Amino acid sequence: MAHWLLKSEPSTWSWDQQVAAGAKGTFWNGVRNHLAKKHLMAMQKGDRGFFYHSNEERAIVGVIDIIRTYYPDHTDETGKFGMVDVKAVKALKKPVTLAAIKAEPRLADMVLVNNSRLSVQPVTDEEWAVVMAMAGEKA
DNA sequence: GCCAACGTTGGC
DNA sequence: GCCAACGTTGGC
Repeated sequence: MAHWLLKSEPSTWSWDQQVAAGAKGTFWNGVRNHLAKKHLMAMQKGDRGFFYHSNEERAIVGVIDIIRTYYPDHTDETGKFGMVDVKAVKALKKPVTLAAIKAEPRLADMVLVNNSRLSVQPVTDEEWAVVMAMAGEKA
């Protein structure tokens, strides 16, 4: 099972809204970057991902499940991009802030640290375990 | 609000 | 096909 990190601005789409969408989940649209698209296409049903709040909060706040694989994004006029469906699994006991991630040597290679602008990122198994431990969660 | 990093666009 | 200009993102 692969792990991912999905970024969203709370003012656009927040964790609370994701939770409110419930078990049925929602589509994750709006990706307009080819590298991010590549990651979306690699996602499998059942993969897990971190939900990251950018800008004001700058922290990983929850865990989501991929519940539907890549399909066309109807909001993309060019027809080049697609999206997946995700559902909230649980909020982290302790959000893991960007500052904490940067302060953790084992997370020095995280994409979030090195290419912060990428909105859909892969997370290695080791990074997943470290972040979950920092959040007070079992991996 | 500023600015660095990065992606995209468009002129050549 | 190169590269400068421009727009956007997101951390600070």
